[in-house]
Amino acid sequence: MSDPFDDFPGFEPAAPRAGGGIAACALAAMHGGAPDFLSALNPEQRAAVETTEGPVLVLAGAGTGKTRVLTARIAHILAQGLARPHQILAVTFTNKAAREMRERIGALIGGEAEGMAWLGTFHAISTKILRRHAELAGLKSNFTILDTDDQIRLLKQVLRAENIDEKRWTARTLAFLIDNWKNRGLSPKTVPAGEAGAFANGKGGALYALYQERLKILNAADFGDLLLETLRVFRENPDVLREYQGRFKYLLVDEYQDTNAVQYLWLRLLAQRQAGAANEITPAQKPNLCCVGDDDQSIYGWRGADVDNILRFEKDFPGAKVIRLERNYRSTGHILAAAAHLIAHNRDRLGKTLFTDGEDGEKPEVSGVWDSEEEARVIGEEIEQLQRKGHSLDQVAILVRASFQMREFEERFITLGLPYKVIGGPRFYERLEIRDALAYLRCTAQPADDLAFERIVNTPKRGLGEASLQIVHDHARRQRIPLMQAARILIETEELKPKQRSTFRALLSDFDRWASQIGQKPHHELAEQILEESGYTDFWKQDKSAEAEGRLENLKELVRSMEEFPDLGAFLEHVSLVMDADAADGGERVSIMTLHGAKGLEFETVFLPGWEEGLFPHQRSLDENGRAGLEEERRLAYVGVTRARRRAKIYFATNRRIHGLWQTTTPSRFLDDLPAAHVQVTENRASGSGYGAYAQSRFANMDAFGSRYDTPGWKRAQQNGPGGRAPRTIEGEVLGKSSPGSAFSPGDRVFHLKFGPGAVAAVDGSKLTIDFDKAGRKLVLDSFVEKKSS
DNA sequence: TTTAGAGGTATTTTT
DNA sequence: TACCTCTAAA
Repeated sequence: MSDPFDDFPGFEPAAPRAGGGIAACALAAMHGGAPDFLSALNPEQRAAVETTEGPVLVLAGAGTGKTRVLTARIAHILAQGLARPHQILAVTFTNKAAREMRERIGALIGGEAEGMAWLGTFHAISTKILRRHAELAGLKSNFTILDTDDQIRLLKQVLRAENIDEKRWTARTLAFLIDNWKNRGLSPKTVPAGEAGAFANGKGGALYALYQERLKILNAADFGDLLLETLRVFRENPDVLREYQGRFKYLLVDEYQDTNAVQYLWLRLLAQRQAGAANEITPAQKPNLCCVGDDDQSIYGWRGADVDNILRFEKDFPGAKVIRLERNYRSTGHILAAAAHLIAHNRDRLGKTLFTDGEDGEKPEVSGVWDSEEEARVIGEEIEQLQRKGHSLDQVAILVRASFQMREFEERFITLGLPYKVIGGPRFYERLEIRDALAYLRCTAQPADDLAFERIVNTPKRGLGEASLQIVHDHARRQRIPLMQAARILIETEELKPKQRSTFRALLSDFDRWASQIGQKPHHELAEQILEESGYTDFWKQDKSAEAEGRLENLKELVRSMEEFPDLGAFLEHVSLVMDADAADGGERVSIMTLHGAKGLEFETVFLPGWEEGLFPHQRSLDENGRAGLEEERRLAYVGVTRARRRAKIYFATNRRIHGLWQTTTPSRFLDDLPAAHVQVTENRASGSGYGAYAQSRFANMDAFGSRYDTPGWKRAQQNGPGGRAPRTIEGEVLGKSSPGSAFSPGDRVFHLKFGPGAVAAVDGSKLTIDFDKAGRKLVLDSFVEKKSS
């Protein structure tokens, strides 16, 4: 967010300013000639832009000009004088999307886009609202926003205080649970009893409540709170809600298929414009709500996104207009046909069929390779060939299902000298050194920030270990004061050892000195000084490991990036919401990223490796979510294929190393979902074992889900593995030896390297519940146990 | 307080 | 296999 601290613009519409882009556009409209941004649209897009009143759902297929519609719609609303910039609420999921939208609106209508104070992510907008009304949520308006790391540290404290065995019940698991509840709009009070009891023998709900209490004491909110607490403020304070309902004349939501329950509720409340007391939308008060999305590209279900939100839109908002954008401007005919055929296998969808007037182009190509190493080699060769033909590497991407697949490509490309970039690697602000540096800044600017203080109190090592910190902790807890304040008191007593006492004293006086300079000298210079004087820079300078240099470089980059912000506070706000920094990149590079990361992007040529059962669709998705999981995986495949403009190349390997073990794999069932007429199957020399004929595989005529992944081949692939490393021989041996269908079944006697002998109690895919003779009941993977013939 | 080794685990990721 | 986290010993 670019303007976290700006003031609320007044409610009264500002007088139109002369000379701006708006006036010019409006003028053009009046004279009959539509402004450029309208005339460039096709009829459906234009309808989506011009249907400004009432609820509208725009189902925008991949590559149909979704962003163009959204931005044109906003430009249109402004140009028509239907609303002022600050009366439009435009919500996105990522900062990147928000930034892009702002830029594109700016390009259409000029500087007026600057006035769009309410264009941002759900989280950024919620933060803005929550800061305004913090006291209604039990916070102060300068509350800190905790990231996942802080959150887990805090949860650990809660668990420890409650004497809960952290091995059995990890903070991570609890964080996951709480996040889940928050995503669904549940407060500690409203968590269903059954679920609350699922953690730590029934303490889940209580722990959630305790955690929330701790957050309030710390004057902090986690990401989930930003939405949930705002929702609470709205619900408990009708006057506040009404204020915002009245303010937003037009609401727009991007990627609506990705909304979760809280976001939906949040939106729904805001959309009920001055509705009466009841939760009803009377016809006269239909909200001017425009949601844009694509149910076929919903790939974040595991994160709480609820496809139902988009599937239900017409019921939720009676009288809604649904506009389908199906004309694709991105891909050639064969690619589109392949993608359409693939996604048609999903049941839960609203149904769209993309088409293009363009040429058919090249058919997507499917090739089998022996293993992942060959996969990387073949793809590397293909890319070099493209390069020789003059294709830009910027237009080439490799989209993988899981990030471990990236490594093989990186290694191959390094030996080839092929420039590449990995997108979606570790984020700038999540790096260790950056988080440490930020903790120093947070402590300086917000002395009550306990989590930041804890983080750096002994970084670099200064002899303030767990023992002395515990003393400070105890005191802080007893007095209900922040850690730093507690330390301040304790250094005047005998409770700490003399050495630690003087170290604390020195550290605190450092912070005092730095704090006194806030506002006195430019904040980026202050930051540099803090890092220098605290010994943090030296700490890395002395580190001789390979990364140290890069880390110092990152610290410099951090200081540099601070210059763009007006003050320290603004910078910290930016960081907590935008865990993202633009990396400048020079030169053309092949992009390597996950399928998830590729959503919204497009490339001339797309390589899609790893289309094998177990990896894609991912076994875990299948195990945990059954058909819904499979359909989400298929949507992911659809997203992958539709990223390609001209060339899509799909690969499956016969052997893949998973967790260090070689496994024989089965080609992905998604290959069977591709239409033969639009796909080119390449018989690769390496796929010798006849997998090239997958098109007529046993899956082809099966319609019942469920029977598909317990076929003999699949089971064999699952069992394969222990006992060797040379893939080629393993393949022969295992295929020869193992009798098909020899999966574990309840009652089998087994032997586990660590737990010893036991009996299988239950089988769940590759997961076995085993009653061990000595170690008791455990859940283990079948690849870790050996079957004993009894 | 630090560090070496054991143990456990193993998608996807934004805010 | 490979990584990360936590525990036990110096």
